[in-house]
Amino acid sequence: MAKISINKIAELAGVSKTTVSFVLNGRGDEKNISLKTQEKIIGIAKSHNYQANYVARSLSMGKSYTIGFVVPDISNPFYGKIARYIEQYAEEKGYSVMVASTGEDIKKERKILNELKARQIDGVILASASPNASEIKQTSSGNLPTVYFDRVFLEQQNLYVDINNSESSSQLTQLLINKGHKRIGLISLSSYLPNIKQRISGYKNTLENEGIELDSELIVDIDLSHKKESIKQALEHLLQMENPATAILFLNNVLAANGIWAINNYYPEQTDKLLFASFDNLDLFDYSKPKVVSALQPNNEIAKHCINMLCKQIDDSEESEGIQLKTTIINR
Amino acid sequence: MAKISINKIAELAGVSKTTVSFVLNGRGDEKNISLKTQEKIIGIAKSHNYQANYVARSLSMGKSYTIGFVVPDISNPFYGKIARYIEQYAEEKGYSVMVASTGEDIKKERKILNELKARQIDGVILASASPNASEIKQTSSGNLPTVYFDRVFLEQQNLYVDINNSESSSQLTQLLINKGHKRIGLISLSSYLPNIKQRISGYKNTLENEGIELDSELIVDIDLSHKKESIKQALEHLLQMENPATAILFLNNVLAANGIWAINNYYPEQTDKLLFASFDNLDLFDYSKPKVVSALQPNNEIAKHCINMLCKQIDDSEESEGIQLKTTIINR
DNA sequence: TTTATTTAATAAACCGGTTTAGTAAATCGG
DNA sequence: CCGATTTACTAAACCGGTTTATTAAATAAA
Repeated sequence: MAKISINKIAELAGVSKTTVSFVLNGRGDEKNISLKTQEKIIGIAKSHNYQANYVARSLSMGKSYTIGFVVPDISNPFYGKIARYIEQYAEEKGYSVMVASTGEDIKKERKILNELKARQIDGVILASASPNASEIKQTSSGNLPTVYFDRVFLEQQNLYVDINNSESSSQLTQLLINKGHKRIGLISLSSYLPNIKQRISGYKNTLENEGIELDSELIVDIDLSHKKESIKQALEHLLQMENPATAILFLNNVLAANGIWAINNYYPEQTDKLLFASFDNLDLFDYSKPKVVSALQPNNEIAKHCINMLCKQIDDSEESEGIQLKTTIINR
Repeated sequence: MAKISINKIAELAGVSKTTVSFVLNGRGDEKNISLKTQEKIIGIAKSHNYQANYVARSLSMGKSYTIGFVVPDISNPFYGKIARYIEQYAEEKGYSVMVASTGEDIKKERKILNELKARQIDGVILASASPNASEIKQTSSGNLPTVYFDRVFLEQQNLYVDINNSESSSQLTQLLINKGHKRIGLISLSSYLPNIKQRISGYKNTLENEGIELDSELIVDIDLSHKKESIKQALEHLLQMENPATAILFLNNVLAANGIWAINNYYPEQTDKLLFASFDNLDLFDYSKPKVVSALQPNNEIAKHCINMLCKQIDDSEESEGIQLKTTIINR
């Protein structure tokens, strides 16, 4: 059964394509198309298994009902989980989702966004790899409706769905302190990212409030590829200094997962003594050794807000405001 | 800077849109467009930041350069990792990827595929939720180029990228036997899935070859949602029978991850005695208790073959054959 | 010098929809 | 019974590209 178009149906029914278009879009009554004609058209469409060509529709209407979901790495379960919700909420609003991973490469990110714009996406939900607000402004040049998440630059007036990074970090740090820890290591990455900056400041502020001296030796930066080897070295550093860390805060799930791996493989004797804390949550934190106190991000809510904000922006180009959601601290 | 079209450029340059189209597609020389004209057109395009409208191009050429990647759940790291590679290889060939999750629901799968067809995707890479070959045939009705993976029905003549499920399962089982285990539990799910069927038969065949009596009490089916509670019950069953299991084979990563969770939370005293084995690999298998012997699927290769086969099918509609790749057994 | 060929372009159809403006015929109100 | 309104439907423009067939002018060959 070859594909059938609106033109063919018009021909078969002996009416104009206008009429067919009206009827198949459910505007038959409104447009005063007789019942007989409507039935004839619908009958032909059904029997030929008509399916609208959305590409043609997009071109004609100037709207593709497609959005982009652009993140550093879709195989990271944090982004994967959000992707699943994004998909769901997008579908509810009639949008399909194009997914792309930037690999933390700004040039690639720009290329991807240009490609998606050429494909006439209506908007994009973006966890940008950009190191700062001005860079991001260039990247997202043009006026593509955009909602930022995970990597949010407040300096910009753009729409965003953020979380309380600083506060969550404080809460995690406080929890470690309450459990008697005073030497708290921090394993961080590429500290120019705004969420990471905030997480670091939450850690620092809490130590200060508690009158614990800040020791910059306790803070280790891992490069973006966060290879297992560099995590191992970081742990080595934290555990073998003169006054070693007794607890470690990891600033995201990948760091923590690698940390757990490294400690089990290189310092298994330490697993009972140490306490870990991490941003994002992973199932394995429930039973890993050491146990991990974590700050669970509200993935479902993040996705929901991203989609709602984006759709609002697409429809009304109404400038609403960004939002900040709260993590849930899981104490194990 | 408002969007500029090929028509506007033609107007500004004082030439026809045909000429502009030729030049901007790099066919200026071939089409004998004078250097002067070419330069003028390219200059205008650049200064106005021209970007082709792929929707229009799609409509005109009857090709969207978009493919679908449809799986049960994109947040499952197994699919997530493959998605990342799919993305990469697709991009190399000029395709963008639309991702959708079926949630193991055939009706939803059909809806998604219809939606994607309406969007004129050129082909789809599909891990189908269908329970059998005839069902899948209906689902994929129409003649959308399709490559199946993970959920492959050999009865069909379709293109597929499969793995050696039965053999891998045998290898895992053999490994457990070689380590002295004779009571090997099997935690499986919805056994109508072809890959699961094959994995079960690999287990059974190996037991038989080794002269170990098959005990159907050792085989437990978990329902598709594989809730943690049902895993707990399965473990309870396997560990508290008169002649309990000393090793357990999990037929996919989600089952294994939940199994590790359950054993650590409900039977922590057993973690040192038991040995686990699982399909797919997860980083946590390296250090979890119990350790997990696993069959790592070649994600990169799977993705590469999926894309290559799909492109071949799209371009030539040449009927090539399916392929079966091998897992890597990781012995811990 | 005439004809054949190459150069440099273009008009127009086409892809498959949406939408505006309009028309002829039927019905209604007075 | 005539003008106004409603009913039922359509022509044609438009979205932004690609592609085929054609043309006029310039150059080459005979």
